[in-house]
Amino acid sequence: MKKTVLIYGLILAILVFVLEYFDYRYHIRELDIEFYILLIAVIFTTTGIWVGRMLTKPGNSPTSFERNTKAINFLGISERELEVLELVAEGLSNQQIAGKLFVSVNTIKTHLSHLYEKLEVKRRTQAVDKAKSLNLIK
Amino acid sequence: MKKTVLIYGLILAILVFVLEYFDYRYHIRELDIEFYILLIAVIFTTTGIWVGRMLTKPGNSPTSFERNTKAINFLGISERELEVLELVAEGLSNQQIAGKLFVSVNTIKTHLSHLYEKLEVKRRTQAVDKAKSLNLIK
DNA sequence: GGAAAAATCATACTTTCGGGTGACTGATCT
DNA sequence: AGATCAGTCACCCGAAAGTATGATTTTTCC
Repeated sequence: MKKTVLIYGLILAILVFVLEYFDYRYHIRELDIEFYILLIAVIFTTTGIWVGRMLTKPGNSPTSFERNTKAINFLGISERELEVLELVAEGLSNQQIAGKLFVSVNTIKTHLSHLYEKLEVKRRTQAVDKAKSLNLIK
Repeated sequence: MKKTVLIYGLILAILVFVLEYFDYRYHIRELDIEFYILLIAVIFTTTGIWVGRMLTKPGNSPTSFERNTKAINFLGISERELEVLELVAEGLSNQQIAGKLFVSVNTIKTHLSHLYEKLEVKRRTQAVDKAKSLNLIK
């Protein structure tokens, strides 16, 4: 981010310098000021688009996903349940999830049962689908 | 999109006009050309960021999802298989999918087996996860 | 300090999934 | 005409997922 600002300022400085140089040395600026404006406009629009993409690019910045905590609280979903849900969404089996969280498979099943109730679904795939559409998970 | 270009051109035209007006009427341009360059840069960087966001914003337009047909062909996934995959992603059971497509559950299982091979996964949840990350399905 | 909620685990049972195998049909390509 | 492929279906079997019920332990909150 700091680098972006530096580059940005540098381009600006160079442009000013170049324009002033031509202005005071050859006095050709008057002939085509539209051209310079166009040039500056294009350069900075391009820069702007680039910066804009950097800021909104999905997956590279953590700002692209915001967890819907209101919905989570409203549905009464606990931390642990959410944790399990995320691992389910990654395609892990109950056994694998149990291993990752250092608990038994039965515990995972219990968590999932509660989740299914709260999300009003019957299967893990539905749970994942609904959770994603509600921005409960990414 | 066309509107964006029009607005863009309009802003540019107005700027040129304003600058030329000040130039030939009051000759004040020479005093602070840096200011004008800065002004133009800021305006068009802002415009650029705005345009960039419009172009990359996920979920704002119906065109935001484009099926990755190259990947589908490369993986050798057939129409029917893709159809099944989409229904799996919606959380339907094999039985429900069979009902929707007017075929037997066994047929669905066969399709899924083939899909798992092609996607190199072991479970339906993984298949959905991978298919989405590859933009095979929305 | 006691009630309520969350997290843990277990046992038993049913349903669903997934793997393996084989087979039949129809379309497409050579 | 023969080969290949997509789509269809069946049967079996084991694994995974889900349901129901009950119990114990933490944590949290009033």
